[in-house]
Amino acid sequence: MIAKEYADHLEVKDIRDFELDHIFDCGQCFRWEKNEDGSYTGIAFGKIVTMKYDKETETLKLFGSHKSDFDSVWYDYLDLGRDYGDIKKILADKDDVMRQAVEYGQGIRILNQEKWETLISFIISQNNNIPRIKKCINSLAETLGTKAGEYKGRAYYKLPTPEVLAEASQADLAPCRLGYRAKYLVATAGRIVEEGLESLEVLGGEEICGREALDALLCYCGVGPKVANCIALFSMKKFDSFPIDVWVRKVMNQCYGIDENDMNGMKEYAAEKFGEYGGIAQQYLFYYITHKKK
DNA sequence: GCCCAGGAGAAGG
DNA sequence: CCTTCTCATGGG
Repeated sequence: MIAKEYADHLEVKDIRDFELDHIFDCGQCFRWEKNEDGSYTGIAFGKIVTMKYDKETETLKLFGSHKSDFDSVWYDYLDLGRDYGDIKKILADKDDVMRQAVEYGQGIRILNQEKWETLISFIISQNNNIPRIKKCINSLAETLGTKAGEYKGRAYYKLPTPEVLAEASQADLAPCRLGYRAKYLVATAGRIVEEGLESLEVLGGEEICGREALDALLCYCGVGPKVANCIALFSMKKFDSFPIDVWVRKVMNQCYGIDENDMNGMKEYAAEKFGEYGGIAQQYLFYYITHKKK
């Protein structure tokens, strides 16, 4: 897959099973905003970019980015090397619920996000709603992070490093309105400073199985089963992860008849039925239950 | 004004 | 092991 370089943008052709609305609005990321023309602007790995996808020509355009950024960051970030058509076929054949969910969120891709960002983002996400999670994260970046650059007159900020966050006082964090989660962040940042960011990086390796990654993640303050599964899925390529939040509980109850309080039952059902693609199935279900009109 | 949100930690059984 | 309570904030 090759990105062609034009005067003011890049173009990548032959991209299928792809829809920016599905990718950026399925609850896996919090730092992308939709523009009036349907494009999205955001920041990841310290790079600001605007993406626009045209379904007719199966072409993705990237503005404000260099070809080297596509090769080193965006190709992997968007998981462009994976054939979601194959995975969707496998999942859709499981039952009519999945068939509908896959059709509904046909353009979903599991992003390969930064581990540190995903760790703190999902600590913030607990018992919180998505619009407010976005506000908290942006506020954290603007308050304690560093400026990455500007795009169309707007400034974009990187999230604070573990070192900065570990040294932050509660007064420093007060403007971010994180609530009781603020102390979880500082505690986890402190541990990351002790261990080094490599302690997170190694968990993304292929030789580390999903269960191992979860066990390691559960040791961080503010990281429980649901948050650990999100981090493993959205930043470590552990596609057998199956995050269970209130929405997944709803859809598993309504569509598969599992008791709303039986988390173990849901986990086992997903492992048995969706196996290595449990996390991807979960994202189709999440998008379906949170977007379909009643 | 009220219910709830991509829950986790702590305490108690 | 499992259940219940508490936590801070504001979106809808």
